[in-house]
Amino acid sequence: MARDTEKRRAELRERLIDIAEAQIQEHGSASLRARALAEEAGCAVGAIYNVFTDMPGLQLAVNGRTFARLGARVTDAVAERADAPPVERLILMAKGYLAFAVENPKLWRALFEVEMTSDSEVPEWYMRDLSQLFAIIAGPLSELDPNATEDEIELRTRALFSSVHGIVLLGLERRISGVPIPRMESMIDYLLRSFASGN
Amino acid sequence: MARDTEKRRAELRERLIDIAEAQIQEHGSASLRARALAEEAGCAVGAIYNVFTDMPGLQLAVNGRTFARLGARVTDAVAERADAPPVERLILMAKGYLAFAVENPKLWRALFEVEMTSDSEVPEWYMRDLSQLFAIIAGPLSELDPNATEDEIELRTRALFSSVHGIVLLGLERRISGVPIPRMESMIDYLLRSFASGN
DNA sequence: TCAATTCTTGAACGCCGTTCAATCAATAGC
DNA sequence: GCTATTGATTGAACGGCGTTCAAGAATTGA
Repeated sequence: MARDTEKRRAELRERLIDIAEAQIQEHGSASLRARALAEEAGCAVGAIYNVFTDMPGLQLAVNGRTFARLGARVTDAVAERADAPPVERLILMAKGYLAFAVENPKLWRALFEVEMTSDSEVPEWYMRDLSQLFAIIAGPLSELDPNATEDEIELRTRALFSSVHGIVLLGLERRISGVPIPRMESMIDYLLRSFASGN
Repeated sequence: MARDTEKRRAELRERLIDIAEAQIQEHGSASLRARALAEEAGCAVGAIYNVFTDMPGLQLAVNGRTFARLGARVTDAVAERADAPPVERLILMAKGYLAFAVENPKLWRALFEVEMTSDSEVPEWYMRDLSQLFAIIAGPLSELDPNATEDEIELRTRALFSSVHGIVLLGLERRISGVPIPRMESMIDYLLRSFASGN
C-alpha cells in the first residue's frame, strides 16, 4: 500500500514542521536538535531523513510557512486602505513588515539564518514569494512616478525594501542598539516620506 | 619570569588572530576549527583557551580588527573631500562602506555572525567604534538640517545607516538576488539624494 | 501462507568545542 | 649545583552534534 506510507510520511512531515516551528519560535533556529525533534515527534532520528534531506531542509520548510505568513501580513496591512495615497500605502506595508518581525522575532530571524553551505538549490517558492512581495511594493512606487522606467522602478523597489529590512534588522538587534519600536516606526516614516518627496 | 610568559602569550594571541583572520577571509567564519587553528599556529588546542575564553572570543578579536579597518575606510572615503556638500559626503561614506563589504565579503559578514549565545558582554570597543561611526554620519546630516534636534539627528543617522546596511546586506546575498555593484551604487545614490531633498 | 520488496529504525561514525589531570619548565631557597 | 615548589602547557578524553546504513519490521503480491 504505497498510499498508506505516503500518507504517514506526509503526516510526519507536517508534525516535524510543527514541532520545529514551535521550537524556533521559542528558542531560535540555533536550538534545533535532530534527537530532541525525533523524541517529541515520537519517531526515530533516521525518520527525519526520510522526509527531509537534512536539518537545513527542515529549517527551510519552516521558513516557507513563515514567509507565507509574512507576505500575508504585509498584504493585509494595505488591503483595507487600497485607496490611500501611495506613500501611505508604502508606510503601511513597511509597518506591517516591522510588526511581523516584532511579533515573531525568532521565526523572522530564522528566515535569514539558513545554512548556506547546504548545496541544495534555493527553493522555487523562495524566489516566487520574494518577487511577489517586490511586486506589491512596486505598485505604489509606479503611481508615485508614472514616468519611471520599469528598470528604475525595480531598482527603487529593491532599495526601499532593503532599507526597511535594514532598519528592522538592526533595530531588533538588542545587543547593538535596542531601539524602541515607536522609534523604528519614526525611522520608517522618515525614510519613506523622504523617498516620496524626493521624486 | 612572568614577563616571558606574558610576551609569549601575547605573541600567540596575535598569531592566532592572524590565522583566524586569513581563514575567515578565505572560507568564512563558519569554517573556523579549533584543531586546525592550533595545528597551523604550532600550539596545543588547549593553548587557544589560555589566551581566549572560547572560539567566539577569538572571532570577536578578528572582528575588532575588521571593524577598525571598516571605520578607517569610511573615514578615508570623505577625508580628501571634506569641503564637498553634505549629501555628497554622505554618498562617499556609504560607498566606502559598500566598497569595504565588496572587497572583504566574508570578513564583513563575520561582523554580524558572532555567536550571540555567548554570555560574554558586548565588548566596549564595539559600542565605542559604532557610536564613532554614527558620529561621522551625523555631521553631514546636521549640516543638511541645522534646525533639527539632536534627538532627530540621532534618529536620522540610525535610519540612514541601517538603510545603507540593508542595501549592502541584501545586495551581497548572492543566493537571493545577486545585484551588480553599480546597481547597488545607484540605489545608494537614489536613497541618499531622496533623504537630502526630503528635508 | 510465504517469499519478495519496501520502509523504518537506532546504534555507530566522524567531527565539533571544550576541559583538566598529567607533564613539563622555570624560579627560589639552601 | 641541587632540589622543592610553583605555575604554565599539553593533548587525550568528554559530551553532544548531524548524519548514515546494516539489520530488522512491515507490507505486498502470488
